[in-house]
Parts: sequence; C-alpha cells; structure tokens
Amino acid sequence: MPLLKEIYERMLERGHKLTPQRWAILNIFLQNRGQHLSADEVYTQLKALYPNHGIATVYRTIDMLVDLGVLKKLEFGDGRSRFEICDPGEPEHHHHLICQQCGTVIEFQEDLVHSLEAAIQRKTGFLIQDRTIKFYGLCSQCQQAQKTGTPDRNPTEVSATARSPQEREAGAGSRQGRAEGAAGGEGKKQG
Amino acid sequence: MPLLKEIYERMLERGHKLTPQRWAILNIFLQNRGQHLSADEVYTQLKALYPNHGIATVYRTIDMLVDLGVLKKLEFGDGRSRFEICDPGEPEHHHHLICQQCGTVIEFQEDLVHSLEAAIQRKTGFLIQDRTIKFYGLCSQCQQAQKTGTPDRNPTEVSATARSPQEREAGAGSRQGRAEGAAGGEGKKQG
DNA sequence: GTTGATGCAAAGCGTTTGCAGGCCC
DNA sequence: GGGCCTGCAAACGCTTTGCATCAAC
Repeated sequence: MPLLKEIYERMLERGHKLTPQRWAILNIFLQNRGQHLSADEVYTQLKALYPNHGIATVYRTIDMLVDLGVLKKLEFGDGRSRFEICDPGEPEHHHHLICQQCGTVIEFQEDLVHSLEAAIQRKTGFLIQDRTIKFYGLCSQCQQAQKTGTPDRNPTEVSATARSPQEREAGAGSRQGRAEGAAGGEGKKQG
Repeated sequence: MPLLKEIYERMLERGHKLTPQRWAILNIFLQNRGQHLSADEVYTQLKALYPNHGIATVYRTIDMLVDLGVLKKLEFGDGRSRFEICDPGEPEHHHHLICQQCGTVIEFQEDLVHSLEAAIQRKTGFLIQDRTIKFYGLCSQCQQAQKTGTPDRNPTEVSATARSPQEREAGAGSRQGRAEGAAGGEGKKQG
C-alpha cells in the first residue's frame, strides 16, 4: 500500500508538484481503495468537492500516477479505462473474477498462477513479465439466486458484466446507452 | 473451425441473409485465420476488393458474427477491438502471450488453466464460465536479441505492446499517433 | 409490401491536446 | 521569468446510429 509520503517523494523525484487538484484526485483513489474507478467516476467525485476542476486534469493526473506506478490501469470491457491503487509489494498476482449477472468484481491472489506460468515459459520459451487474468462467470450469490429463482441483479452493475461472453471483451460492445454504474458500485470483496 | 455451411445455417436460423458484403467480410476472416484483425483492417482489405463498401457494414457484420459465435472479440490494449474466427470446438482455452518488445501475439492452449480454475472455484465459490488470460513479456526471439544486443523491433508492431507494463491495459494509452500495424502484421504463431 | 441490409454522414463516447492564463520558486 | 500546472474547448479515433435507398421474398 503506497503511503502518501512515498507517493509524494516519487512525484518530487520526477519534478512533479503536488497541487490541490492532484491531492484531491489521489485522495479519491485512496478513499476508494480496492475499487476500480473510471476517469469519469473520479471526475464526478472530484466535482462534488471542487466544481470547477476539469476532466483534463483528471486524465493528466491519472496518467502521471500510472506512470509513477501508483495506479494500475484496468479494463473490464465497458469501454472505459479503470484504475486502482497499485500495491507495489505484490503487483503481480492480483486478478479479477467478474460476475456476469450482478457485475461484482472479486479480486483474488492466486499462487497457482505460478505453476501455469512456469509451464508456459517451459513450453514456449516466452518470458512472462506481467499478466492480465480475468475470469467471467457467476459469483456464489448469483448462483444461489439462480437456484432459488430469485433475481439478484445489482442495480449498480457495470454494464460490461451483463453482456454475452462473446462480446464482452473490448469496450466497443455498446458505447452508448449503458448503465451508468455509480462510483463504488462494485461492492463485494474477497481475497 | 467453423465451416462455411455451418455459419450459413446459423445465419439462416436467425433470419440473417448472406449478402455479398457479408460473404466478403467472412472470407477475410477465414483467409486470415489465426490473426487478430481490427474492424479497420477488415475494412481496408474489403476496400481493396470492393471500394464502395462501407465501414458501418463491417461493424454490423462483425457484430452479427460475434453474436453468432463465429467471431471472438479480443482486446490487446491498442484501443481498438480485434476479432478472430472462434473455434467452437474449444473456445475455452486459447490464450495469448504478447511480446512487449516486438508485438508478436503468440497463442497457447493450456490445460494447466484447468487446475487454476478448479482452485479458484473451490476457494471462492465463483462459477467460471469464460476467461481472458494474457501474459505480457518477451518472446524467445526478443530474449535472444536482448542477450546478443541486437535490436529486434518488429516494424509492424501493435503499439500496445511497446508500452510500459503499467499503462498497457485498456486502449486509452495513446489513441492517436500510434504505429499503424499493417493487417496481419502479427506474424509468428506457436501452438 | 414487408423485412432486412446497405452506404453515407453524423453523432456519440472516452480520451487527448492546444492554448492562454495562473502559480510558484 | 521560466517552468510546470490548470481549465476550457476543440480535436481525435473508434464505434454506433439515423435515414433514405435498395434487394429479396
């Protein structure tokens, strides 16, 4: 978990200033630790506090923070980039289970990935440096709901999750008219 | 490998017609089997044959083919969706190794994923229905080149691959000014 | 005549960029 | 005053959509 002081020092090293805007944006991420915020969601939260801060600043700040290794860029297939505070201690094995029913994003750290990687490196000679692993399916609650016939559709779902498996990838599925998941709508967490 | 006849029948079932445009687009995918074409690349190839076919038709046709399960949508982080003919026999375990040096996309089918999935299902109760697994790193050729100091940069690279691990995900990194990878520029293949 | 497909152009969305102004060492 | 940072608005690229037209049953 990157400490503010550490982040600040990293910024200084690169000649970046910690302006109020940047501070505010950083704080939004810190306060939503573990969630996957889009630039737009950050902007919305920012506007509530500082109505005349611009979206460009959000993008520029996020860009800088990604560059600094503070944020990690994620793509869940809803056509927008999402970001989360990146844990420098173990950035490697933190993957996502995405429920196609309710939109929940569950994180998991799984050492079993190691043996998969070892096998791939052995078989193909490919040197793995980073990975993006996403599993789509049904979370246990939605499985339960399906069994009992209770619809358990989360109203704050990320639309990416409600599409067919075939067209879920890439943001292009339906750029318009998608459900506007409230910031922080991805509630459940599991380690 | 979906046979033309099978695809045709699937289209008929859904009330779709096999127009010359659709036939042409389908053919482009069949002739570039194993590659990952963007809509634009399909459009370029289509234009060479039929100069006045429109890009909208390409998108609509691709959309239909994805819907039919003929194509699979992929996202390699260059901001555009890519598509490949989807093998209905084993759509499950076909994943990608993406070289960050030369942009090569190597496919692999790996049964070891099974044990990873089993462990996840056991641990989290999440029912896995589909997965997107991408490993980023260095292909064996680029590793070799790095050792000998020979730069082996593929001029037809997909720009996604040349970015830092942190900002590779999602297409937003640099939507403009990216290297325009020629259709079919992702040459190497490995099973 | 109805239904579906097409091409064109325009719109839509997320994101980036140009620029004039502002702040601070 | 030079350099970084900001907000605004416009641009950008990929994708979708509206609409008039066309083709097939």
